[in-house]
Amino acid sequence: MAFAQIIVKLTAHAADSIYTYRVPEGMNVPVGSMVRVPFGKGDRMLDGFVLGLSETADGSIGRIKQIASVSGREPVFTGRELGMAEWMSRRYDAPLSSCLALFVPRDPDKTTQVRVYARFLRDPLPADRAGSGQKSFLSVLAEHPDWSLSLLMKASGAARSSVRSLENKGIIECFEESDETPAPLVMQKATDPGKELNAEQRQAADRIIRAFREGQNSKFLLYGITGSGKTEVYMSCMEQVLAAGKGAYLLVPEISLTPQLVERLGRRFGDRIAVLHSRLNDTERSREWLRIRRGAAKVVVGPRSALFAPMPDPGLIILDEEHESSYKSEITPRYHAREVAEEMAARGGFPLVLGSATPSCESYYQAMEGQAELLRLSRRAVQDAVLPAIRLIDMRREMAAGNMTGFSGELIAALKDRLARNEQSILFLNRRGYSSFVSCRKCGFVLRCPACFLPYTYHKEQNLLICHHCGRAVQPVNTCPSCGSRYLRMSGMGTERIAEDLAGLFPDARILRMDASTTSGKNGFQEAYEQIRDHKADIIVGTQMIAKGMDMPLVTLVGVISADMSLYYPDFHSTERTFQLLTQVAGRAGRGDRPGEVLIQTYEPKHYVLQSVAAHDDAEFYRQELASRQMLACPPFAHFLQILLTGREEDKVRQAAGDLAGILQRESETAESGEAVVLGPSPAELGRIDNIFRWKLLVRHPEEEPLIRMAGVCLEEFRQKYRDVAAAADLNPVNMY
DNA sequence: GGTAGATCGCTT
DNA sequence: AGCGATCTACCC
Repeated sequence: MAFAQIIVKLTAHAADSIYTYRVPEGMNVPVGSMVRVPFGKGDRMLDGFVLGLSETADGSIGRIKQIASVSGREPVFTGRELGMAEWMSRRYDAPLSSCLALFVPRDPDKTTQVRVYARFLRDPLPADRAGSGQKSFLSVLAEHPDWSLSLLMKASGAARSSVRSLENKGIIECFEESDETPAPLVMQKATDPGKELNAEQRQAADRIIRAFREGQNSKFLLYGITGSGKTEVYMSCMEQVLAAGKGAYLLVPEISLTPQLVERLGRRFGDRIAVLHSRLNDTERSREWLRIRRGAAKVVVGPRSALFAPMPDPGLIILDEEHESSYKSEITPRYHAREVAEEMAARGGFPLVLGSATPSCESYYQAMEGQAELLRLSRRAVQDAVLPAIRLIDMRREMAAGNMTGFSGELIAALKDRLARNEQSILFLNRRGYSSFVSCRKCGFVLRCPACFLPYTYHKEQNLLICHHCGRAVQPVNTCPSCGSRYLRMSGMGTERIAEDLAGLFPDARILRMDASTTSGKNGFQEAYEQIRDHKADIIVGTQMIAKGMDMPLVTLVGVISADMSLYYPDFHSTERTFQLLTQVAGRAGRGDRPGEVLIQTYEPKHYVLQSVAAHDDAEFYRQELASRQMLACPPFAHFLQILLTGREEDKVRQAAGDLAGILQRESETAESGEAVVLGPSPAELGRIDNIFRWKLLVRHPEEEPLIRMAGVCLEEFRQKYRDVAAAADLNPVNMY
């Protein structure tokens, strides 16, 4: 008699519940298996994960049901992966089942590649009447008994009906067989032996590989200016890790996972590579999963979720553009890939490489403190390419001089100059759409999304008012819904408006707009990139997607329409983000053989972010930023935990939030928790979404571990008490509002 | 998330 | 008392 302890995946947010099921006679379900089990009154079938096995079923209450079936042919997670899932579950206050699910293919049955084959049952007799398709099929089959059915049909020209009648007559039978290891998605040969590294690159790669060989769990910050050739260093390291028989993860932000990067890696590593991008369907994803598990693919490239690919023997993790906020998951479990990677590397005893041209303040600080080893790449890899000259343009003077357009005189002149020289320009504005809000001139009423309360953005091309939070789109109105006035004003410029104004100013210029609206199609981004590369556009107007990773050698001018927009967000990250964005977008200029120029329009030219960007003085930015972080008790000098409370009844949510604040306050006064500060509660910025009311709380603590511990204790108490108010914790949130 | 059994409130 | 609407606990 055997029983299995099974964790059932109810909903993403439901608490974990472990149940005991009977293992049917003859069923093989080792720990780590994914199973289907009947659950609840209606015996609804749910996915579950086997956490343990036992001979008896003590401790279980009620009727014990049987496991219905096993998914896939083998366990879907190992003990090591279970350990990581448990660590994440505790750290991020997420159900274990939701953490385990990250490691597991959605449908393990799709991991096996099933092929249909055919074989002879008997020789055809003279009495068998066979058409020409059937005859030709049989002769091909006689020649190639190992070919798959689809191949046999293609080679013989036989139709499906011919095969079926051969089956009906009992001459052949068709049968299924599955391959042990699926074929790679893209068959590719490794043809590129790699470039010769320059001295700095060589030094960085050597240092990383030395740590790898010595089994050191070192953390490296590869801090290389834009265009310094970090990818070449990554590839060199991965090559050597592979040569030693181990595997490597290369994590990239979703936006940098471009076909160019994939091709480049493919040329270097051939089919030893597995690329996990968001466009893969369940089958493709499951097969890549199995290739990795089987050790056929030893390089895993993908966004944050690629970290959970089942590499049997990893020896290196690289996080490219480590400062990118897309490494933070915004859904349960709300993990940060950098933290998970750190834990994996620590457990596995191998190095972790964080690469960036604009490191996060956290990583920079760690490098300063010696908790990470700093590796600098200070020279651009392309021969003679120099950093662009950056100039700040004071828009207050433009205003005073009566210029009410979004373009300064200098920017217009510079654009004109590039057009005359047949060079490309980029204009950067971090807001899409035409106008950012519509208001009434008479009563001041602002048109807002009824669900999110966010002002609508007007999109002229589609002639719609769109909520950028939930995507709701409504027809524009002619009169104010509040006072009936016909005088509505559109304020704030988006990329659509900038592109329109440019077309007026430069009627002969080819203008390309590049933002989430224009690149939403399957190949939208790639097509836009090709247009730029092939010089089919003179001026590119875009949002932050143009700031990242793309190589655009013909671009010699970068204009930033407004540097201030992102600077004054009520979030302590805003200065860091602005610095990173401006540095990255400036890095797009002059990557080819012609020098680049960057013009940044601002109303605040004395701000330290703008000053240090213009002077290429990163060290000065980090010095000032870290000083201010220390003064304001922000990361990396403190840690935040945000708790979002949601529920259907406003009063209850408010009351529960106050109660939780009290519980946290009380706990923070105990010796163990010490030094925690509870901020709030307050209604969330988007206080109501879909008629669910939202309140939030913030807890600040100088140390991470006590913060996690006390939050765990308090949330448990809270959840016992309140059933209709949900509490979701977020450790070091990226959007603090 | 689904379901049964309990509870509530309104009808006859 | 009778019956749908809503609430609540629990699911091996």
